[in-house]
Amino acid sequence: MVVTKRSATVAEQILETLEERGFRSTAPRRALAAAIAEQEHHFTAEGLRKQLPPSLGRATVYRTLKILVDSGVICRVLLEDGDLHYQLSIQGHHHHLLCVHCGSSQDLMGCDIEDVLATTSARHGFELSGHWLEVYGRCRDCIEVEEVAA
Amino acid sequence: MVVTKRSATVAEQILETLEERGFRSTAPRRALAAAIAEQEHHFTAEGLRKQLPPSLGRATVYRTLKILVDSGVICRVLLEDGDLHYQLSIQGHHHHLLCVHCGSSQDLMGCDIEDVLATTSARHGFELSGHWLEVYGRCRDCIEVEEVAA
DNA sequence: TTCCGATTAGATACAATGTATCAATTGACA
DNA sequence: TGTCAATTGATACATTGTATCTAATCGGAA
Repeated sequence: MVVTKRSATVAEQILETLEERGFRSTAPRRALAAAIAEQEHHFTAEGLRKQLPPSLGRATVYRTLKILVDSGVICRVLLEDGDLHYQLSIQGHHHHLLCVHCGSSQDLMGCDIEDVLATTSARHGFELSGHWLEVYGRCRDCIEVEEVAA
Repeated sequence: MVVTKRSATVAEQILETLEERGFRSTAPRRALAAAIAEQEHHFTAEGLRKQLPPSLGRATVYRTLKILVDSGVICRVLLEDGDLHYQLSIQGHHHHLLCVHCGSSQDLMGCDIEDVLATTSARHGFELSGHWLEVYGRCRDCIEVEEVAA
């Protein structure tokens, strides 16, 4: 996982993005950025909060997450059961391959479906403006573990 | 809209599906089925409730919606802002073209992206088991209205 | 370095959406 | 028509998030 090796850098990147957007670098935000940079999988606001000192207010967590989503630093991922989680997404538009077994997710940067969607939409007289795609399955690691166990 | 012409039939279909699954046909469920059959767009639990007599308990609405989702009679649609709504879906797996202007939605029955996803997933060593896709844009009617106004 | 004003934080109340519990009611079948 | 499990409605609670307000804090100017 590339992210874990560069935790400090990722946290810095998050704060830089905030500052570019005119948000101050504060102690709570630095703590949040560091915590987010350490997440291996998608996470929830409450899950994140449990990993932070209780002195960090609940409202601050939600407020900051909202800012980060709006800034494109993190994105929301839709789990198969309809739950919405958060996930680091320094990059722009992308999709996720979500492992329903271990919860890991891989980013799909090349959005191969755009052409298909454009064609399909046009056929319905529909003017495409966006889409939300989540892909569920089992990641390579989980498949291997199961094969070894079998 | 095909549905509105066959409201009675759709409501009956909903109840039949429930009975097939071992659920009783009760007065509250008949009322809910009728109301759902009448919805033109995706709807929320509370929105639906407002269209029903207040004597019909809140818990019953949520409980019944859950059963209907599990039974495949209705499905959840993810709005662009992350809100989850409900929508009739007598059919099986499909996607939605959601008009962000008027809120209407068209079902995309042919799931053209499955091949693309299969290929992409395989490239990531990922064993595909499902996906969730929502497409946002403007429907033919809304495009036409705007053109006339311009 | 200190001061100032806008931003931000934390506390708290509230809102939206859904689930759990439980006594009372109802539906389907014998 | 009676029986009993399924269902209902009321209610409390859970989760996730937003609004409001006062106090603290950040960062640029003096």
